Parts: sequence; C-alpha cells; structure tokens
Amino acid sequence: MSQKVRVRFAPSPTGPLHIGGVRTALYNYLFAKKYKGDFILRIEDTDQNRFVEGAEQYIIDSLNWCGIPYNEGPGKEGGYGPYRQSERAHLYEQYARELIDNGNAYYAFDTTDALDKHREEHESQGKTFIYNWHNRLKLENSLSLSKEEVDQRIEQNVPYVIRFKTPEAETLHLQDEIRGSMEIDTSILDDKVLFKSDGMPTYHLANIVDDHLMEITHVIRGEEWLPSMALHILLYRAFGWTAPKFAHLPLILKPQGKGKLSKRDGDKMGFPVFPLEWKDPKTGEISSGYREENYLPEAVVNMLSFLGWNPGTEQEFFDLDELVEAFDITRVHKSGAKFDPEKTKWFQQHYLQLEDNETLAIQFLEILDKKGIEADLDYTTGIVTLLKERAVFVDDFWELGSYFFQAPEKFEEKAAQKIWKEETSEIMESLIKIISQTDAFTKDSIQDNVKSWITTSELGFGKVMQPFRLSLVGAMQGPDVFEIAEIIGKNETLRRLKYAIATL
RNA sequence: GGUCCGUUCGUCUAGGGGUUAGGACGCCAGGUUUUCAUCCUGGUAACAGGGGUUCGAUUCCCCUACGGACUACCA
Repeated sequence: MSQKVRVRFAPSPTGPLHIGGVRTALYNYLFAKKYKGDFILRIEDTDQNRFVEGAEQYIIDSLNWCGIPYNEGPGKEGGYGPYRQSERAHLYEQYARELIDNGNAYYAFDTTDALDKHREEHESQGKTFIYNWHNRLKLENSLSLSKEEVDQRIEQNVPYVIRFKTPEAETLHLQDEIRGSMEIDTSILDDKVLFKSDGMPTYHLANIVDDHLMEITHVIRGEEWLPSMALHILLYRAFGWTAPKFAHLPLILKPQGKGKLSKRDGDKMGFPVFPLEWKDPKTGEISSGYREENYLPEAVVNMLSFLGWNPGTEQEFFDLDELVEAFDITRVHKSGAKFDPEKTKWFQQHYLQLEDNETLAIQFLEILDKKGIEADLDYTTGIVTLLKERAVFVDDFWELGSYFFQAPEKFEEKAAQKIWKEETSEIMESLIKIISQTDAFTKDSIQDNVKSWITTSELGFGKVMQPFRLSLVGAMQGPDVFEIAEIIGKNETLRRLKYAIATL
C-alpha cells in the first residue's frame, strides 16, 4: 500500500449511536491503526429534518469511552475539514453541476406527490416504479423537456432536484474486501437524487465528494449500504476519480427472533443496545447504556470485536492493541451475527477480574455513598479483594458484601430453619467464649482456636461453622467465615453472634 | 413484488474434498470450597434440503427453502 490508509466513520447525528455503529467505528479504527493510517470522524448531517440535539456529542463521547478516538474530525482539524457536512454544504453544488455538464446527471422537476402517485399506480399493477432509463423520458426533467422549458422553470424558481443518469445495460463488476466480487446490471438501478431541492446534497453525493476530498482509501461500512455500492462506483467514474476500496460489514441481529438488533430489543430483554445512556431530548425517554450499567469499555470492545470477526486462533481475550495487531478485514464474516448478552457478561466478568482492587474500591465507595454509607478506602479495598472473584459488575459488591457494612437484621429463612437447631444457641454461646478469648484477632488465630475447640469438643464442623456464617452474614454465602470475622472485628463478631442467638 | 447478500452445535464461531467436524458462551454433571460464587474436569449439541462434479463431499457447482439488507428529495 503506497498511499497512507485513511478510513472514516460517518454517522448521521439522528440519535444515539447504536452498538452496531460502535462496531463499525471499531473495525474502521482497527483497520486504520493496523496499517498506521488515520481514522476520521465525519458527521453526515445533510438531512436537516432529522437532526437531533446532542447526538453528535454522544457519538464523540461514545468513541472516547470505548478508547477509539479519531485522528481527525469535529474539533480535531487535520487539513481536510470541516468534518460536518452541514459546514461543507457550499461544496457540493458545483460537483452536482459538473455531472450535469458532463452528461452524467440531469434536472428533475417531478414533485414528491407526483412520484408517489407513479409508485402507487405501478404497485397496484404489481409493478415496481423505478426512476431510470426505462421511464425517465416520460417524466419531467431536463432529459424529457426542451432546453427552453428547463431554463424557464429554473428561472421561475420551480423546485428541482439533480438526479444521476445511470448508464443503461452495463454489467458492473464490483469488488468487496469481505464479500469478494459481485456483478450488477446497471439497468436495474434507479436514477438516484444527488442534490435535493432544499439545496443540500443527498448522502450519495456528499459521501462520494467527501471521501474523495478527504482522500479516503477504504470505505468500511454496514451491509445496508451494499445495494448502493454500484451507484457509488458509478459516481466515482463519472467524476473521473479513483474509487476507494469497499468493505461491507455484516449486521448485528436480535438475540431471538428475526431482524436486526433494535433499540426495543434492549428494553425488552434487559440489556443495553447503546454504549452510553441516552435521554431523548424530545420525549425524555431514557435508553440504558453499557457505561451506566457498569460494563467496562474493554469488555464491550472485546465483545464487539468478536461479533462478525475472529482471529482464527483460540485466543478470545484481546485488548485494543492486540486487536489492532490481529485484525484482518478479510476474516470478517459475511453473514449477520445474533447478539448474545450472556457473552458480554462473560467478557465483563473477565475484565473486572483484571481491574485493580483499589480502583474498584473507589468506584464501590461511590455506590456506598449513594446508599448513605461511609467507609474507609483501605477497609473497602480489603473487601473488594475478598469479593472480586465472585463479582461481575462493581455494583455486585453491595449484593455480595453488604454485611461488611451493615449487620444482618434478618436471616435467610430457609437456611435458618435448616441450620439453626435446638442445641445451636448453646453451641454459639460456647463459640462466643472461644472468640472472646482470641486476642490477636486475625483469621488464622480465630481459625486455630475455633477449630481446636471443635475438635476437642467433638461437635462437628457443620454444626458450628454454618450457624456461625449465618450469624455474621445473614445467609449461606460469601467468603471464608474467619476472614469475614477478622474484617468486621472482634466486637462486631460477638455482637452479631449474640443478636443471632437472641433472634433465632 | 424486484434486486442483491447470506446459511457449521440454542448462540458466537474454527475448519475445509478423505477430520472422532475443533473452541467459546449457555446449559447439565462431577471435583474443590464443610456455605455461595469463582475455579477445575467432563458431558450435551451443528455442516438447511435436493441434485450434480468426484473414487470420495460439510467443503466445489446448480436449484429449492429459509434468513437478511435495500427498494425516499433518510442516512
């Protein structure tokens, strides 16, 4: 590759960035970094009607959270800006006209209503209306009308669009980096609108012009664009430009049922579909995000990278650098992948184990703070260390270890019934004595004392340890009882034992 | 409807003319932990169907079925 690799992620700011969009951005990023190229963010906001407040910032925040920052884009000028199409609006018209001048495009005056009517009529006859060579001469455009008529309409400010004049009956050989070669007959293509009557370009025009001007070498985008590829290739040819290489990514599908993953699926099945939480500025509706659900970005990125791609080895855990190293666009799958929320949790669990204990403790402290509980960082770090291996999310620490901060008031009923027998209270009274006599209150010394007592008194471990645990925790779960005792301290251990005796 | 793309365990996938079709998630069982979880070990389970080509097809070709995308002056 002689030319420097330049790829772009070009979302439309019409709402929060969907997880599929994040994956597209990720693959673009990985590809760019792999070849020491640039990753560009371009905001495609040519549709003024669909603009959503905050969406652009959301996209930027999402990329940053995932750790896949762009080299060039809004706020990061790299010599090819501006990077918002609305700010490049003045650029596109001359290109549309250039196409008219060289016979590759034409003016069309048909109103939306008229076109709708044509479509309806065709449909009622079981046919499909296509605005192309087949019937363009029957419609109102600069191909069917005389030059005088056209000039007159333009002079009178009759609204018009500029359409691409698709060549007839030509077989196009398209090459996709993922799908290989495809053949398309241009006769089935329609004369797409390139320039709208509101003075803005459509996606097709803006996209090609910008990719050319920004010297994009590889277009990596979702499969939904595959049908447009022929038009785009034709446009590059009409301009006399070299087309970049194309790669169309498979879709991300619903976990169950049919179709592509949608916002609704997440709400219904209880997993986020968005990287960050999003509040719709109009409806106020909130969609959950991975960040707010306490997922680590490493987990989300790793999970996403494996949705439609794999390195061909048995390694499954990859950090971003390893991903850059291993990524190979030709190994991306052709078919769509059903999203699996369970696998995301598995990645999350793995990456949580890798986190530093103190870092987790600091985050846990915030959760405690919200519950009105004050705790010491060292104390909390100790608890996190003990509990980490059974946690998937930071907020699991509360569920898993609330008893370190609050003495149990109630005891799990089933366990209490099963474990707390008639003689248990008496045994616990004896345990209290043993514990009171334990001076150096460390898990080892408590364990030594209690165990030797159990052995000499021939009580049996189960009869002591189970109610002991129940007294301290309130349930039959958690780490080593002696360890718990050491952490909560002698006084608290004794207090809990007495409370249990009194209650049960 | 039309055009295009796709199809290996429930899911993500490896593989590729001759394999006991491999791994991971999930699930189930056993072990460890006198608790729970983790962890370890094992198990369950797949080449959509039909025709070719071939000594031999899950792998190559064709058809069918199914799935998906697109079919806007949206991207």
